[in-house]
Amino acid sequence: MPVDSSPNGEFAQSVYQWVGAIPAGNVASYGQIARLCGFPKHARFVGRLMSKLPPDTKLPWWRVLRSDGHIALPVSGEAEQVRRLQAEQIVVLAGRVNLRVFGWSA
DNA sequence: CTATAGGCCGACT
DNA sequence: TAGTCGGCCTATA
Repeated sequence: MPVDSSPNGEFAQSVYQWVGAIPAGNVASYGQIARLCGFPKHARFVGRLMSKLPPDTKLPWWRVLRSDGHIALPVSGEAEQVRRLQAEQIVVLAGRVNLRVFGWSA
């Protein structure tokens, strides 16, 4: 069953909600978000949604990383994401976050 | 740590 | 219609 990929589809809504629910000082992975939304196999779509977020979004997209804690963004946005993460006491070493410490468990 | 292998699915060409 | 491409994932070696 295809997923509703429309801008305001259920999936997207759900994603926004969960991402917005990540507490400051914690991080989650794309796959984790996808799972929470009930679509375990749409991790990529989550990432795609993030990449398309408007610059003025209120969503904490920077709290979403890859499953291994690595920054998923290409070098371009990496710096900024790291800045935002560190701004909330999250430790980022070598472009990577220790999920065992900062990982978010819903 | 790297490398492979397989899967997954919407978007874009 | 068919490839190819992602802010991906998990498992294994």
